Amino acid sequence: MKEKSIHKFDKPSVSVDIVIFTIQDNELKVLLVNRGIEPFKGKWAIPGGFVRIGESLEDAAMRELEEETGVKDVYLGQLYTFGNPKRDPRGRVITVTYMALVNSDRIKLHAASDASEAEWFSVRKLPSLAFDHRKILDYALKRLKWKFEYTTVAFSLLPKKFPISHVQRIYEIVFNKKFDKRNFKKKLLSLNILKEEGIKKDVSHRPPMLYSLKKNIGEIVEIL
Amino acid sequence: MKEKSIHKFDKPSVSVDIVIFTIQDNELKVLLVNRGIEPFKGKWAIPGGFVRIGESLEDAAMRELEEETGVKDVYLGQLYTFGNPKRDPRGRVITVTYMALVNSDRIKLHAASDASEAEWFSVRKLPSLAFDHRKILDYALKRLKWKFEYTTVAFSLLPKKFPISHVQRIYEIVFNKKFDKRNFKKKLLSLNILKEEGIKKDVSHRPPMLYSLKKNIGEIVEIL
DNA sequence: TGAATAGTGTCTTTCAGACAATATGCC
DNA sequence: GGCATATTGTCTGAAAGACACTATTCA
Repeated sequence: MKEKSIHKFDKPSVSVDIVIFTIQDNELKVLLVNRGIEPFKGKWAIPGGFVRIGESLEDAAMRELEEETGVKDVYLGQLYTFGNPKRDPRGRVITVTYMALVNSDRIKLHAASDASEAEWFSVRKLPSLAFDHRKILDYALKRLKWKFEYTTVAFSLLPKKFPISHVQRIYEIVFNKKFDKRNFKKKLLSLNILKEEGIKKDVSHRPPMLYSLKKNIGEIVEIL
Repeated sequence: MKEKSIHKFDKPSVSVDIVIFTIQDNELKVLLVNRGIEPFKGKWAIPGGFVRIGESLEDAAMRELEEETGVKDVYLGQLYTFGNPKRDPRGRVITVTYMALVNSDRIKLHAASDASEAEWFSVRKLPSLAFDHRKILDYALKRLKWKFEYTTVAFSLLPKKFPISHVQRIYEIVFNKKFDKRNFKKKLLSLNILKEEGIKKDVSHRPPMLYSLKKNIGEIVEIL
């Protein structure tokens, strides 16, 4: 139980890591970058970087997100802070993790890429990951499901106007489970968070009603 | 948008702050310490301290908790990490916040106190707080309610054996709201997380059945 | 027997979940 | 007409919520 007297001067480093989710090809995908340097050179990792001295954690997360995907103004939420002293072999690094949800239409991958190789992976076919990033990703997946159940974050994966079938699709992908069309619609409409936006044209089948998320809906609304 | 080249060497400091809740005199209370030094000298603050280089965040939180209250082995959960660059006038301090729930029977206040003046405050009569601690406390209160609704943390505020009326009492205190005795008991027993422990003796009224929380109950169990 | 707290049951309403047939638009 | 997708209603079972009287122990 001896006390180190150096603790006031020996500071840990602080990084942010962002688990970036999107939906592509009817699958839930996460963006990973291939590490060009040691440690874990050649392994896949969650994108991230060190926090600059003058920027907030959210700003740091936003900056990294934009560097990787070229998008801004998406859902970004803090997940958890991991601080095991041995999680990084280079030294003490505490990482504050964030989750981002990006509509795949808007992504320009490698927009401002600093030569890092980035790729989307299905969350059901993940490679082995660097550091404790597997633990972080597993945690993010749990939280993502939780967020889908209890909040309206799912709509940040959709364009402004969408048919209900698309909402159902992303819920089915995230939960890896089918829902009954009638019950799903009944529940969703009963929440009173959607506004009718007219009927979609130019489809080769019966055209659906489009909806949008009402303004000023707080984040916490029970969905499922 | 200029980039500071020093960011790799100029590190933020990292602290942990612990919001310690207990129930005393039928009120929800939180432990605050009076700051003996600048900044905010004389103001009340949430207890905390800097993370030592070799210890995990949980260990740091535990250490601070034990220094303040003399207790270990209580519920301790991470809340959120606050990192606004201007939250501490002394410089860049990122704080990882935790919430602890302590059974008031077990508390020895000032057990290992480092001359800090500590006091329990009702959450409904709070003084003005140092730093952004009011924000942290408000957040902790929200999370506490959420935890009470969806998990079994409430039982960490009770001794091993307890009557159901005591469980109901702490729920009523936390939610500041009365519940129906019959419905509360029906719901609680239907969860199948309690074990009968025989009838309490030596009370000057009808003696209640005592219960204990079953072993191996995971944390997430919906309560209310 | 009075004070204090424990224990108990029914009815109503709400919500989740199971389930299948018809409608529309385009080719 | 055939294809693709959208739209619609009813029944059942489970759970939540409202509600009041009796039981036990001790002083």
